[in-house]
Order: sequence, then structure tokens, then C-alpha cells
Amino acid sequence: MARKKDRAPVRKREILENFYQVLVEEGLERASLARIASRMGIHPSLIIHYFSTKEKMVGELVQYILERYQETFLPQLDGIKNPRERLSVILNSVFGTEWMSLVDGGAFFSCYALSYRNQQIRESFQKMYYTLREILVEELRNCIREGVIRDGDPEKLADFIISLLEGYDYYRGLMEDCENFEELGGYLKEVVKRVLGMEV
Amino acid sequence: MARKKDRAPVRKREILENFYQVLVEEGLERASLARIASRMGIHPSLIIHYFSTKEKMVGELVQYILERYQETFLPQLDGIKNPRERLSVILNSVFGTEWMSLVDGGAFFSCYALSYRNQQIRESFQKMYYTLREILVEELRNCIREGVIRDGDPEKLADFIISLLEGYDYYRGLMEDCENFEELGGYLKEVVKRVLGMEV
DNA sequence: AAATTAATTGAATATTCATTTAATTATTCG
DNA sequence: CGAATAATTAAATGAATATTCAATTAATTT
Repeated sequence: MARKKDRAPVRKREILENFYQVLVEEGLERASLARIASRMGIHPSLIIHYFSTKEKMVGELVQYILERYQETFLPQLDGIKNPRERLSVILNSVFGTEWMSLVDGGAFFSCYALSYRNQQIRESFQKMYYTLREILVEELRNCIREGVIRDGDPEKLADFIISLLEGYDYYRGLMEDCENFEELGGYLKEVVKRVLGMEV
Repeated sequence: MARKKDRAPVRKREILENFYQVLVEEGLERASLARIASRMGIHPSLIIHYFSTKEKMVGELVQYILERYQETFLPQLDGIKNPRERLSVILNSVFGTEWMSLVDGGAFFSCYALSYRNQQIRESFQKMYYTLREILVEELRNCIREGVIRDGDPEKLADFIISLLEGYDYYRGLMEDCENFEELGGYLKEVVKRVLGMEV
């Protein structure tokens, strides 16, 4: 049984990173295998060798992109016990500037648009929001129990927060100067706190 | 001076309608001139004849799509004097089912994603939200003056409403059954009213 | 060092794409 | 009707596309 080093996952990730970059710089319609390969100084057929088809590669790109969000505020919450503090960290993260710089909006919404016709991509997105929702519900529940926020339906509140944060992401993509959208982010955060019944 | 009937605008609109349909059914990456033409039973070069280039056609498609929103609740407000009633009509429209069926989400967000790399498309979107914001600010101002809603910054409140409605549009695109997103729409509407200080 | 497996390239494929130019058919005007 | 103009088609173009299969180079194991 000949055992070889498994460098395939590393190479695949490299390709995905370059795919993402081309996507950001040139748009989905111009993000061809040839361009990705040329940017890496490799041959296009090597990409096919690793992903077998472009559609599968796009599917993996979506997961690659969505994982970034998963990995954002979860580490930030490590070690924080106080529910109020935890919720603040989440809101600051989501309506702050870090969240926005995680993924390019053009790339993100291009992928999102694909979810309307590609079942696998659709499920990736659904899974991500299902997880996010679960996290939020859990945090909100704890805050209600501790009296940090007013009593209410944590699931609906979670949906409200998700809607608002994605709408913020969307709307911000059309703003020109960052002062404006930083200000908006701060304002939306306060609105959420008011809706939750958290003293500001 | 030979005067001819100007049927070009009509034909262009027909082409845009078919472009939109192909976009919905096949996605942006497959919405080629050949497919649009074949669906119409015409020759691809005829499309070029009217739009001269595909990029320009896409630009006009975006305007065509965005106009639908402009034409939504403005007619609905005709004849309604009462500020409270006007605001209710707007919120019902925006968080209701009509708004969603106006434009296919896949088509809409595909176009939105283009705005990150295409200046003309970007400006079309910006213009649309500028107009929407102006309308909302005006309505909110009237409601504040009449004591229908609590005193507050109408511009920030408008941005809040726009963020939430677009986030709702986005999030809804991932939901499977319409009961859920109708319920969410109703809930978000109540949240907005609470934030505005409108008695529910 | 030889053999085996993985990584990568090369060249060829058929398809699809937007666009051009010239020719043809319809329509409208005088 | 006849001339002018618009609407439409035909055919050809070259570039770009994803994907194929076979060949080659590099790495690892025995």
C-alpha cells in the first residue's frame, strides 16, 4: 500500500484563493479557468484535474467564502461569559467594519445570485444562515434569561437581526464614502439594541 | 424630410422583456444574444442592431428592472391624504407579497453584483435608492409633523427601512415555503412601526 | 536505483460567444 | 408607383470557453 503525501487539498485551496481574486477583480463572467490558471502560472487543465468540472469548483468556492463568516465572531466570543458582553461583541462585529471587509460584495452577491438556480449552492447558503440563526437564538435566549434584554421571541428577533445585517451589507455596497456607512452601521446597531430592549 | 414611425423603442422593450425572461430561467451566464434571439424567433444580429453592444443592453435591462420598483407604490399612494395611512400603504407594500413578485431575486441580485464593476449600473442603483430615500424621508417628515410617529431623524430612519427591506428581500430568497416569509414580513413591519414609535 | 504514483503540461476538441459587414425584405413617404 | 428608409436576415469572423486524452515531469516508496 503505497502512501503518498496528500497535497491535493492544499493545491485546491490555492486555486480557490486565486479564483476568488479573479472573481473580485474581473467579475464572475470573466473568471474563466484560463484566467485563473494564467494568474497562477499553471495550465488550465490542472484545475480540471483537481475539480473535474468548473461547476463543482464554483460550488467549493461558495463554501470557501461562506466559511469565512462562520469563522468570524465565534473565536471572538471565546472566553467571554457575560451574555450582555457576548451580544455586544456580536453586534459590533456584524455592524462594524470587520464584517464588511471579510468578503467582497461583488463576489458575495454573484454567488448568492447563483443560489437561485443551483441547488447545491442554495443549500450552502441555507446551512450558513441556519447556523447563524442558531447561534443568535442561543445568545438571545441567554440574554432574556439573565434579563439583559426584554422578553420576546428569540427566533423572530434572530431573523430580524439577520435581515437587517444583510440589508446593511447590501445597501453599503452602493455607498461611496465609508464615513457614511460606518455611521449607518452604528445607528443600526443602536436600533437593534432598542428593539431588543437593551439599555443603550 | 421623410418621417418614419419610430418603432425602435417598442422593439427594444420587447427584447429587454425576453432578455429578462432568459435571465430568470437560465441565469446571467447563459443569457446570451443567441438564446434571447432564438426565444424571440429573430436573428441575434438584430439585437446588436438595436443596442449596438451587449454591455449597453445589460445597462438598459438594469434600468428596466429598477423602474418596476419606482412604479410600485407611487401609484398606490395616489389620493391618500392621511400621513398615517400613506405610511401604512408603503410598509404593507414593501414588506408584503407584491413587492417580492415584482422582480425575480436571481435576476435582481445578478444585476446588483454587476454594479461593483460597472459604473453605469452602479449609478442606476444609486439613483433608485436616492429616489426611494427621498420619498421615505418626505413621508416620515410628514408623520413626525402630524404626530403619527415619534420624533427622530427621518433620514436615518429611511436608511434603516431600506436596509431592512432589502435584507428581507435577500433573506427571503433562501426560504423554501412562503408561509415563513410572509410571517417574517409581517413581523418586520411591526418592528419598523415600533422603532418609528407608531402605535401598533 | 527502480518502480509506482502523483502533479503537471501539451495539444486538440467542439461549442459558444459577441460582433461585423453585406444583402434582403418590409414599410412608409412623396 | 417609386424612392427612401427602416427592419431584418445571412453568412462569416475570431476570440474565448470548458473539457478531453495522451504525454511528460516530479515526487515518493520499496
